[in-house]
Amino acid sequence: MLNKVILIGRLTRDPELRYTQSGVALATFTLAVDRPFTSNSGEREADFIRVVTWRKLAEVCANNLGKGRLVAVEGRIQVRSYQDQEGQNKIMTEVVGENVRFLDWPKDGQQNQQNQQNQQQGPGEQKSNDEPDWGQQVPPDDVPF
Amino acid sequence: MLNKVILIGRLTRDPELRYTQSGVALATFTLAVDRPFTSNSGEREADFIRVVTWRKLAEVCANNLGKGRLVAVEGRIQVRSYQDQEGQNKIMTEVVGENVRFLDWPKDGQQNQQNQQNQQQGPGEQKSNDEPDWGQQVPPDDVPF
Amino acid sequence: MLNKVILIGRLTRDPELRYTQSGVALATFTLAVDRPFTSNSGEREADFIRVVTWRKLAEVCANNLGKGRLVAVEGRIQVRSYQDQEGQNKIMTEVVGENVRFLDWPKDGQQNQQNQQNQQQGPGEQKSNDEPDWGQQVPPDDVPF
Amino acid sequence: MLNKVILIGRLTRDPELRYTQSGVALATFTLAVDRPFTSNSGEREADFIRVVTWRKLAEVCANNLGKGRLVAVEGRIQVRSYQDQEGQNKIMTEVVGENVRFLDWPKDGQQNQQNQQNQQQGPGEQKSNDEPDWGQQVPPDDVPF
DNA sequence: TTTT
DNA sequence: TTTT
Repeated sequence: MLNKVILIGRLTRDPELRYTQSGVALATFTLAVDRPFTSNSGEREADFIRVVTWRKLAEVCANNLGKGRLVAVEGRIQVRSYQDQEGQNKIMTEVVGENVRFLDWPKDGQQNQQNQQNQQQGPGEQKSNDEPDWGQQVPPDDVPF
Repeated sequence: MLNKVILIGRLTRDPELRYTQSGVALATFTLAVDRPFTSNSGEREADFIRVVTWRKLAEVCANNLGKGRLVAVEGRIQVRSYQDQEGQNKIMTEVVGENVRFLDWPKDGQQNQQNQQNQQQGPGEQKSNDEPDWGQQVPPDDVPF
Repeated sequence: MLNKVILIGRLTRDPELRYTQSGVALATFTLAVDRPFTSNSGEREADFIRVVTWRKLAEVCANNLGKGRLVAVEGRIQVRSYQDQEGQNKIMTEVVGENVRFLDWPKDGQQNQQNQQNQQQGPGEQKSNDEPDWGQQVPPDDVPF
Repeated sequence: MLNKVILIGRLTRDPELRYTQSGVALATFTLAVDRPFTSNSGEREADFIRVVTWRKLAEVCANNLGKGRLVAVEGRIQVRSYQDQEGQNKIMTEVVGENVRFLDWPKDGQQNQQNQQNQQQGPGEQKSNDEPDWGQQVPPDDVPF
């Protein structure tokens, strides 16, 4: 009945922009969210959380964000089952971002590079890694973007 | 840097109470969180989200909650990698519950049944499904329960 | 840049339904939100937090909620300055509810009473207590209801 | 039963560090939280929200934050009644910050200035503006700092 | 795998 | 697989 997530973290890589078969844009990226107290070990610990945004927001993210950028994401947890490339049933948990705030600014030169790279990716292309087939995904209709 | 989740939903089953090898209690359960607008299809849609609680809160959950109960959970998203029983690397995403509010009351008789069942489960027992080995898990030290 | 509130509590009274001069509906009510640990004193402690909802959501609240009902409210904090009836500048802080979930069901008879009372209040009426003049208020245009 | 606030915004002034009569530290500051869409007017709109932190966190805030700094605050809404200097009953609404994240870095020179100013303020001092008498306040005992 |  |  209520499903609310707020994350602040840094992108581990540039976002990936894709399109469903019906032409709806979606962007995916992973946030590294540092945990508060990592007192016992000396190491830095973080959760790596997948985020997906849709439509206009997807394009804004793809064209303006890049690796290392600090953002706040408001959204909800989504659990999806899908079949991987060997036909195995798998479960994917991710955050559907409904609102993304940019909390820092790109370093010099980073921005343009960003734009180019993402604009080269056309509708229908699909990376061949172990992911749900986004082309088949049906976008949420309750996200007002 | 910030990782905050708030869920309201119903337990799909009774919680399971376990113990790590060092004797720390943990309870796991799944919440069915209904999505707001399921307008297009006639079906009821929900996300099924795993929750884990630790220590005293785990015992309170195991002893007081059961299938169908309505709760609010405040916590954070945790992403863990583990090896399943065939030695495959897998990823498990779940919500670490730091605060659980009971929003309704048990139906008649449900309560006691609940208690008994959970008290029969002793430390060290492990269900043989495809889950991380909780006995090996190290409990979070930043959860004040 | 981010302003997010989630409350779970009970209505202290029936909601009040009003209209701005331009005819937009708004409902106001106060939530009693019990504090978690009131260990030191024996008394029950709560925060009493004003909530305002707009448009369709205002009508849904006014027609379905009543004193004592348990709800979850998602929204944002709004701080407004206004002049009271003696012309003094005052500040009002309240939560603008963007999403309201009903967490229990009305007791017998409570529901209809509710409906009648709220439907008797027509547009333009104003209670003469120490409140901002809602007739003058401009509704938020970023709330999608 | 649940009272959760997450804010991201900038301090409008340096924090003020005070002490209750029993010697407990508290810091107060105001956050300017920009609203998302200010489309209709050309002006920049924000909510100005008071935050109070206690104990160790109060000192960390006072010693490290200053005007203009960007922070994320997690906390809860608190509504208090108090008497102003003319003996009038008033209500103060503010956010009790339980967790504060610094999202940017101080500009050159800003930091030290900050430190000095706050260290000059001793226990028991009280600004004579229209505020609740913090010396009389009893600190929350459910905040683990 | 799933709750009301 | 990972960010500063």
